[in-house]
Amino acid sequence: MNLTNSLLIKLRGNSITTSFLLHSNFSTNRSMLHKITNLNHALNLFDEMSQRRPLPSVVKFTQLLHLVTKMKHFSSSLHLFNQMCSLGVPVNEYSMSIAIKCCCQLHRTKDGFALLGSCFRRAIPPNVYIFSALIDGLVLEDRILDAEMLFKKLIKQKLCEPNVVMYNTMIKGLCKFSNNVTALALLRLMEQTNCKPDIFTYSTIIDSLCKDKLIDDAFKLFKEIVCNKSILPDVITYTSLICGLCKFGHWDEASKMLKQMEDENISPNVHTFNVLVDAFCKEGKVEEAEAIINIMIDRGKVPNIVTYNSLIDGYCLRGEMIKAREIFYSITLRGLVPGVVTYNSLLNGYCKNLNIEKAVQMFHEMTGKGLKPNVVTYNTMIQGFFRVGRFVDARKLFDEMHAQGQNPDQYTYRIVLEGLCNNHQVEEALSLFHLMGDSKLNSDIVVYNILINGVGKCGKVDIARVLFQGLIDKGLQPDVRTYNVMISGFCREGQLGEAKLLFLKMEESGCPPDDVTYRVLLQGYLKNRHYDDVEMLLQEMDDRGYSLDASTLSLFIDHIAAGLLDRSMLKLLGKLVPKELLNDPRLCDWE
DNA sequence: ATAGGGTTAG
Repeated sequence: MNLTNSLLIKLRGNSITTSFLLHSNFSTNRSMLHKITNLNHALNLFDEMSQRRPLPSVVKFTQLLHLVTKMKHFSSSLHLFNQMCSLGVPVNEYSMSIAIKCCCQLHRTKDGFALLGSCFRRAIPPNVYIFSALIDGLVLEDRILDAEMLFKKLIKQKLCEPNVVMYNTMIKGLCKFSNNVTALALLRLMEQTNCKPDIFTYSTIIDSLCKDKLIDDAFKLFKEIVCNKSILPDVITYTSLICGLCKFGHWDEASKMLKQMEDENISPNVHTFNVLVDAFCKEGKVEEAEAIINIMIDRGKVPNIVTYNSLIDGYCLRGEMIKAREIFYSITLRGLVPGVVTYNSLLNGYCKNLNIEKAVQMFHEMTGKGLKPNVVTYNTMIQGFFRVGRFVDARKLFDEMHAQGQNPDQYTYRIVLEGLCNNHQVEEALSLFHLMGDSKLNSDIVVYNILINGVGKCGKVDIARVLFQGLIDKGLQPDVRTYNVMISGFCREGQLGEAKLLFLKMEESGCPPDDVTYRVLLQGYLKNRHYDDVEMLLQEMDDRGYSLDASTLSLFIDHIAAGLLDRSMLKLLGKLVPKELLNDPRLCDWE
């Protein structure tokens, strides 16, 4: 054994593989590559291969490069590519497409394009593999317009013949930005060419439609493939549809789909079951989730870490932290490893249940285990600190987040603004907002809703008005919440006329009022002893099938008891009381 | 005889 090899053993600590490599006559055939199961194996093999004389063929090196890429070790793969280059292994379109893919997946599409430049210098004609990787990279960096431009340019200038994968990559990008219309148009375009859409094309769009709650459109597309019969739906297609149904709480239809797929001889996989488990847990229906887990085990599928992460979420949502913790500790016993997502779920649970001390303890436990907190972790903790009024600690963590190289995202910004508003620091929130200027973060309707709500709550309805006009000027669309917080602000200041005007504007702006709008407006009217429209509003609520919440109802009872409102209103009110409130003892004696 | 695509976390 030479010095280099013994050093390798020490460095990479995998003597079994290395000795195996040394005693196998250095062959790098397919069966050899099969035995590579982790990065160390692959790196050891690469080192060994590069010492052989003559050097193994480009093909062997590329196979290994591919393997490392498939393990998602993109930066290692890029490093090996560079080493291959310095060894003098000739670069071809195969290794080049892998290298470009790696750059793109590392969010370094710029470097991918630099490699594209070197393709031209090396007389390697870039092909559809390379261009697809670049389009994918642009999409990954949210540069959808650049991706579209490149895609169109390639077709127009006939720089490469697009194939189904390239179309699918572009369609995936469009779907990422909810541009289902263009995605569908591309699918129709494909039908006109000899590059027919496949199950990937359909699944991508079906999934996107489900995510955008366009479940009927998703099923229309699904029926198309079922009738067509030339493309068969697979487990992923079904899983996406089941996921869409679950998000709507259409449990019966979801279980019908599960049955239907099994009738078609498509077995649901762990992912399919996880979608169901997750949907139940998000509704706090942990019993149902546990039942699904049992079915999954009966079918011979082993629940994985994702399954348990959902279950933890479910128990946290119900505030059953002891149970959540129990699941958390059972993970290790099952031979699974809790990841950042697992910790994030539990941290979220502790924060939402206002046990910030426990959250802090778990946060330290996670970093102690070498897990790197991500942006979700920081957002969760920052929100947790704000919730209990510890805004100084929130600020500290926000700074630490920067220091740890985790870039705040749109959620961080929302959390900080909301946290400041709720901690009586509206001025601070406003100056942060102004500091951000016209950035992308400030083109978020949720941010406006938070601020309008914040300023409204401290009576600064004039500032709310300016903010509202500002978002309109920016071309942003106010949503129901925007209107609700504005109306609430007006009501609080007794500006009922303004409130009513905005309320009437909702319908004509294509944003019909929801139950909250009615509750806010009714409370405003009652508190200001302005009863003219009350009966009409209650009637409208009934027509729309809305119900009253406990606090509005209680306000009504007070007003009736004080003789301010006529008892004839009771009948209408009775219709608007949801079943859960009917058991309220205070309501028993007013019939 | 070496490259590419679709389903789950705040």
